[in-house]
Amino acid sequence: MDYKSVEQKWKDFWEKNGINRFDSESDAKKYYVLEMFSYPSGSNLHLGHWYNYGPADSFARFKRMQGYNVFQPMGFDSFGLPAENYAIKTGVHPEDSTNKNIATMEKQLRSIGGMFDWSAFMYTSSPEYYKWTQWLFLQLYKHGLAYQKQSPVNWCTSCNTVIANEQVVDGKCERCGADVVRKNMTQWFFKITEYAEELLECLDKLDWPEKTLTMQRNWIGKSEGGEVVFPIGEDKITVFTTRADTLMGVSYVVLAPEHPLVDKITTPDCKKAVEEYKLAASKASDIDRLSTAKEKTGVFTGAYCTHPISGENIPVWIADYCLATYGTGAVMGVPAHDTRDFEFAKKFGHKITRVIKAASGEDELPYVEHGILVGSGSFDGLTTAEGKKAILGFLAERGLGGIKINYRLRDWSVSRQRYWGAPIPIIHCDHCGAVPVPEKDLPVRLPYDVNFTPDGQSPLRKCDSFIDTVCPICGAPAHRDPDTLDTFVCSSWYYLRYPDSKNGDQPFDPALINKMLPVDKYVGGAEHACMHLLYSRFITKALRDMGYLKFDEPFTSLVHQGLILGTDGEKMSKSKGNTVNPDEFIQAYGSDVLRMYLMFGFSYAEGGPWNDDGIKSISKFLDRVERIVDTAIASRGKSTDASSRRELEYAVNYCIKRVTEDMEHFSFNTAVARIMELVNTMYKCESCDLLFDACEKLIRVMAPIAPHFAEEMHERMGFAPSIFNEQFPICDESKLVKDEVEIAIQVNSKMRAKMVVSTSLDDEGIKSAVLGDSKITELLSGAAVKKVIVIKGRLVNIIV
RNA sequence: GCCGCUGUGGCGAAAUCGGCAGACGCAAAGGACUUAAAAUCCUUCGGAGGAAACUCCGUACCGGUUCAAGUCCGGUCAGCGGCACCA
Repeated sequence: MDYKSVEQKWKDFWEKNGINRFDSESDAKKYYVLEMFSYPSGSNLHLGHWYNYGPADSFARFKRMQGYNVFQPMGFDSFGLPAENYAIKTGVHPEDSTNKNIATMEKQLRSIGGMFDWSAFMYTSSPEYYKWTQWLFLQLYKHGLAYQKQSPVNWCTSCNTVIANEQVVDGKCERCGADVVRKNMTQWFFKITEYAEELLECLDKLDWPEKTLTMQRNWIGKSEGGEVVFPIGEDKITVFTTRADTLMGVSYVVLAPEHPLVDKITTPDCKKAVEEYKLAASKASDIDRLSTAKEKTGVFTGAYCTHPISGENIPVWIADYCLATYGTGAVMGVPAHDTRDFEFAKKFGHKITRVIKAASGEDELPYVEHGILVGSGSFDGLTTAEGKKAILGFLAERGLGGIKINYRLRDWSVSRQRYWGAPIPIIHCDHCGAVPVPEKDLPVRLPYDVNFTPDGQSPLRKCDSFIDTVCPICGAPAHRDPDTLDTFVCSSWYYLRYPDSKNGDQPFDPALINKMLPVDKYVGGAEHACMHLLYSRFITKALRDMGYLKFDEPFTSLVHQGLILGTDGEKMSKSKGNTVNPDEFIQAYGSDVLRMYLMFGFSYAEGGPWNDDGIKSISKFLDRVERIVDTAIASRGKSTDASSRRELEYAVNYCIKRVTEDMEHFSFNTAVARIMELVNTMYKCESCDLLFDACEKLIRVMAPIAPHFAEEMHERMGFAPSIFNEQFPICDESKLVKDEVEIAIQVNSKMRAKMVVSTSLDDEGIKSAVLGDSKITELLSGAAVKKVIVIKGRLVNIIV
């Protein structure tokens, strides 16, 4: 078969006849299948794109054939650093290179033969899109969920921009691998922490991979503990602790060097040392500062606070092992029951007081497990759990603390000092402060002529025609915010735009979106677990609370595809030279073959090393199907043999049943295996008079997996296109009932024989049939039967 | 250090609720067809022993539960991923 012309023929047919489009008139149940959109990079589609989009498209087609009104859109996440870095290197403007890449990639995506509804196409760097990204920013601002603050931020020394906590990996930039340092800057933040509890709770009702749920849970990092107040003169130091039961073992209190109380309480004689320590701490990069291997450091402030229960004087230190950004920025030091405090106390000579004993009596300090309170006055004898409750209760009554929940999650920093992104729609006025751009003035257009060579400043700051403006409130000269939004802001709401992507008046029509969303099946890489997938959930909840949306979660069901590795088992990369170009395989075999091989050769969620050999076998398999179809057509209507009807009917219906289940679970490799089994049976039953009928069902079962091929075969068999207007075959369970079944015979749990028994027999019947069989009695050679276990349709175990 | 996932033939992988381990395919070997090759078709294909019927062993390792364990439980090792001075 000439794959190239056949595939083109059907691509054109689908496009012309609207087979790929969502039918807004239909009253069939909607099904929104979404694959994570991609960044339009310069090179061709790589195998990773194919592996994501090909099998997921087969799933979408399967759903369509099951009668759903499927919506499967495609677009691009086209703002971002690569285009800008490329521009810096080559001088090609990001807008030009991006538009060119989008055109190329769109063409290539069409070559997959996906059922993408191109009428919904959009990309995030177009003003028609980022207008609404800016609108989203303004809504968050209006509702107090976007705010500006000066704070230590992660600064990538190579990208010359701030990046989010989620984008710092091992103290390095997730994108370029350069060192990340802390810088104090005024930045915009989204208040994702306001939703910490709901983001955590709702995870339970999502059909997501367990791994991803766990990662989000850990990332949110809920920690249930308490706050304890240590008065210090007029002021008070509040610490967060999960071990309030160890309160009587406190021998010092530590503040983070950045803690606001530090300057106030430091005594004159300690001033010099404290200032020096603060300076050193601010210079250290996160990687140095957060290294667990590093020896503890710290200095005394000269001040003492008061223990809330004993009234004892407790020395106050500063140390960088106490983080300003978590809890209250202050911790109580309990050396006997915390390994860090123990280390610190040893070094600086703090006393180490045991207040917990292991229930078993056997322990040694530092003892960090739960146990029984000792040396804690009236609290002695309580367990850790009881002690926490009693001590926090005691403190709460006196206004010195109480139960407190903390989250590890921080607010999302969204300002980027880069050019290629959506401008932040804020105007800074000397009189009125930060003023949101009126919605009628959106979009704030990204100017074309800008010098974006990175020098640590936002490129837009140097563009006067952009920066200089007037205050929308008082009319005085003012300047625009020079930063752009993190591209994760663009991608945090794109799934809401697709169903209404051409709407010029609103980001989306809420009535429509509430019908089309949530996404029923979301498919994409696992690397977005704590970024895109978390941000999108937050934005959905925020828009819901503003009244735009009526659902709580954007993605009901999520699947991660695995990673296709190079033939050497390593991650594909140009530098390693192990990349595999899908184009040569499409040239040689066609896109159906590549797609089907990707579905058959790997466990979808696992992925694995690429292997050239397997792909040929799929090509041979399609040839094999074509031959049996031709045989079926040729023999149709002629009197053929009726003998193997039962076998063929069974094989067809078994295949339908299993493929239906497998497709539903993204178990594509077994689905293809079941289809191969059916074809093997068809070759055995070549002369059966049901062959044509069986072939017709086979082709429909195959259609989602090899769409062009199936469409061609369907037409060749004399049916009117498109096969995607046909129903996916439904299993006739009655054809799966067999008269006889082969079961295994075990003696003392060891496999000894096989035997064919009638399926009409009950357990007793099977038992007597087996024990009555001469071969079995011979096997038992007169041994006394103690017990017989019968598993219907599977095996009989005889215990002697 | 903590959390999670994974570990099955020469290879990619299957195995519903604990019930015949290795489906389906690749590679390999032998055979048929062919002048020959390709394509196609048939056979073998976890290991050891045996002429064969068949027997024993086998799902990273050690132990347990069970009539029965790749599957459940406890421990160990290895690989991958995530978090990590989070109080």
